[in-house]
Amino acid sequence: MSPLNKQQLDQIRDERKEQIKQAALKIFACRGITGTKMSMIASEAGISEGLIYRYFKSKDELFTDLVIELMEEAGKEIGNLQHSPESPFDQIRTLTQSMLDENNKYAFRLILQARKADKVPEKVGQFLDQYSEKVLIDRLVPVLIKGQQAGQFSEGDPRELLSWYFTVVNSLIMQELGIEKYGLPDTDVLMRILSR
Amino acid sequence: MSPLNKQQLDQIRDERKEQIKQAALKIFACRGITGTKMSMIASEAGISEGLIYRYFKSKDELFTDLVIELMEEAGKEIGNLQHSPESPFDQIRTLTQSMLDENNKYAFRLILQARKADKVPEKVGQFLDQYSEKVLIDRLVPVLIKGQQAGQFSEGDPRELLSWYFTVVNSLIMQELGIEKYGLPDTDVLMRILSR
Amino acid sequence: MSPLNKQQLDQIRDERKEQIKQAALKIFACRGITGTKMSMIASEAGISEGLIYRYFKSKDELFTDLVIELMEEAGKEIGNLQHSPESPFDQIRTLTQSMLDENNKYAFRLILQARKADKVPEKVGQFLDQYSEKVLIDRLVPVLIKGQQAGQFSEGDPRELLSWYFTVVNSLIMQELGIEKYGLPDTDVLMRILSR
Amino acid sequence: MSPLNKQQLDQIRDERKEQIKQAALKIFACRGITGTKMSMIASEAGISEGLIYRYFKSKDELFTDLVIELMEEAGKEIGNLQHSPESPFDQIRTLTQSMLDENNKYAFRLILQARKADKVPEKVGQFLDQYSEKVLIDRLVPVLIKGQQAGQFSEGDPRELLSWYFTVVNSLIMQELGIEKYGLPDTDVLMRILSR
DNA sequence: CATGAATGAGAGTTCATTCAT
DNA sequence: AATGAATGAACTCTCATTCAT
Repeated sequence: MSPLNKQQLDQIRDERKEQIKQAALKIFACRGITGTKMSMIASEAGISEGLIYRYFKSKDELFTDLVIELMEEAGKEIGNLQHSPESPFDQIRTLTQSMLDENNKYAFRLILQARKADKVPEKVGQFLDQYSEKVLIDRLVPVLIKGQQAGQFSEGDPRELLSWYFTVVNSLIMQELGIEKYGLPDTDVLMRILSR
Repeated sequence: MSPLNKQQLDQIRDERKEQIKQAALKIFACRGITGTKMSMIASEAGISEGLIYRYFKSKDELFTDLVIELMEEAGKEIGNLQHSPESPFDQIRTLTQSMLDENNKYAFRLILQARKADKVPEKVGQFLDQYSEKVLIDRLVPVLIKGQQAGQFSEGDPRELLSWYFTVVNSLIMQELGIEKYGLPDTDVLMRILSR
Repeated sequence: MSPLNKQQLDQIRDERKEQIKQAALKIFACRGITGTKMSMIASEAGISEGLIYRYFKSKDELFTDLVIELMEEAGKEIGNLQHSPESPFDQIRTLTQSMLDENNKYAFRLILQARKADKVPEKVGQFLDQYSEKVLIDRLVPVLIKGQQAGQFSEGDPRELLSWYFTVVNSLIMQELGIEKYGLPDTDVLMRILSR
Repeated sequence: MSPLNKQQLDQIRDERKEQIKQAALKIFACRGITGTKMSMIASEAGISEGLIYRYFKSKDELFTDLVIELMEEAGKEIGNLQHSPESPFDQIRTLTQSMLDENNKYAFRLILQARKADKVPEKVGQFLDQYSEKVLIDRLVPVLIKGQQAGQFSEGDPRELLSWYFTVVNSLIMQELGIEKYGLPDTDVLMRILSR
């Protein structure tokens, strides 16, 4: 009888926006930005194509917003790691598992998709350039060194070792899911890369 | 001035076809099938766009033909491995290096690109499903077991270990080149995955 | 708390309708029918987009209704002129000034916008075809002739002279406002067109 | 049997480009940039929509290119006037007639359409800002003054008088063609605006 | 055989109009 | 009566594929 009030409308908008983001994340992560059609996102979200444009100015903006948001979340999560009471080995183990976990995988894949995109919007580009370097490696160098001193990791340039390790982890995240009969490697097996 | 004879024409056709394949391989491998435009291939091959269609019915067929041919070659090459006098460790080492080598990388990347493609023609699909399994793993299981007996590799299900290892190697092949500061991991470091 | 009675509801309806028309006039006059978005009108009127459709079936109908109403008003106003005690020269002068006056300009511009519109509804079309002719020229021919006899205007076919004059005035009305450094020409300067 | 040679292809391209420009000019001039659909231009030119994009990057670029080219031509033409041996009155008379001439009308209308466009591409904006003012008025001020001294024109600020006069001429150019029964005013009648 | 001009199906985007509340 | 979320037709633009030469 009466129009919805402001609060209710805000809630609807928030829900829709989240719904679109979830759908977009799922498709973008699997197929990259060019491989994703707006119609796929709309259909995944169960809405019409046109509606997406009431929430995001363009496909590019949707992609960009998503990537930035997820990178900020990922950054925070990794930041928390530093205050963890775990041993260096277990810290990296936990991080690795969280990166390869089904639940987070879409997010990390999206970030990595962004790195491959042809013309990444400027704003994303800046984040991306420093993603592995700043967000992952810089923060983990002290952890790795501590672990080396404790004899948990192999000797050698810590930056190089970490760069190689996360090159592997990142590339695994990008793998299509469920192709391999045995799935993704066990974390402990992966971490042998860091061992002596 | 005089018309070319049949043999000469065949030779031109073969050369052209090879030229197109080389160009296509380079671009497909880097950008995937959807990211590649026929104009890019034509330009890389130094020919006109229309000419490609005299040699290949469609973009899809060009892609498919390429993948199948490269998979067959790769299969042969891996087959040769079995008659190698090297130690099991060195056999896998050599294979790994050859897969990650700049020269072969395009080929392997293309094959892996095919696994991500949307509607892979049936014929390719069959090959692909069993690519790692049949071509790589089956042939290497005996090698690995021999290495395990010699104490060069860690214990555990050989098929699982190999599947995991090549999941890592394959995913590295797919990585965009030259993003990481330290490049791809050293082969010896990668092979720690197989070590105890 | 108690429901509004019929009379009050009617009043609200009338006010709303007027409010929408005013907003529409302002935007249509400036931007033409294709350049105007319903959202602009709604925003100018301070109401929601959907509400417009309770008062007007479509954008086209809103435009049409507006044009017809304004043409009828303009017709009356010009009709009044004939009973004016002013001299023929001053009558046309007054009319010209009123047509170019900021306050009336929107109305006249809208009418002229209608002439350029693509698919003007039949009803408007009929009015428009004869707008200058019937509403303006026919009524002013006697005035002009009187002025010619008094030596105020140049000789020549009165219909042709008036048609040319109002072609100029009309086209000036359509000019975007405030582009020219010196603004629109002074009425007296314009009226030289009618002079000898 | 053999492909067309370079010269022939260049000719085809030039012809097509000209053909598209002519069609675009005709439609843009009548309907403005937003009122013109690419399909209209394609259909007017007798080609497919897609083909336009091999010659112009976008609708905006097509419009811009057209406007700039025509403005440059118009500028030259007006520049030539200064070396004319005609009397000041006849110079302006000739210019007026050329502006209102059916053949040139499209061009002038397009330029004026550009002034009304919502978001004129930057490049066009710069030209346009100075078009009336610089190109026309500046060059004609000396002519008008000479005419005033010869008693051919009314007294008063020459810039103001010219600005008013060309405001009228420009606005007439924008008029839809062939609406008025008597057509556009005779040049000599128009020029009474400049007379005393 | 070879070219690149030309086409048309399909993708991204806008906006008048409808509908649930 | 009023809102603004939702839809879908239409428009701009891209690119695999065809065709005239």
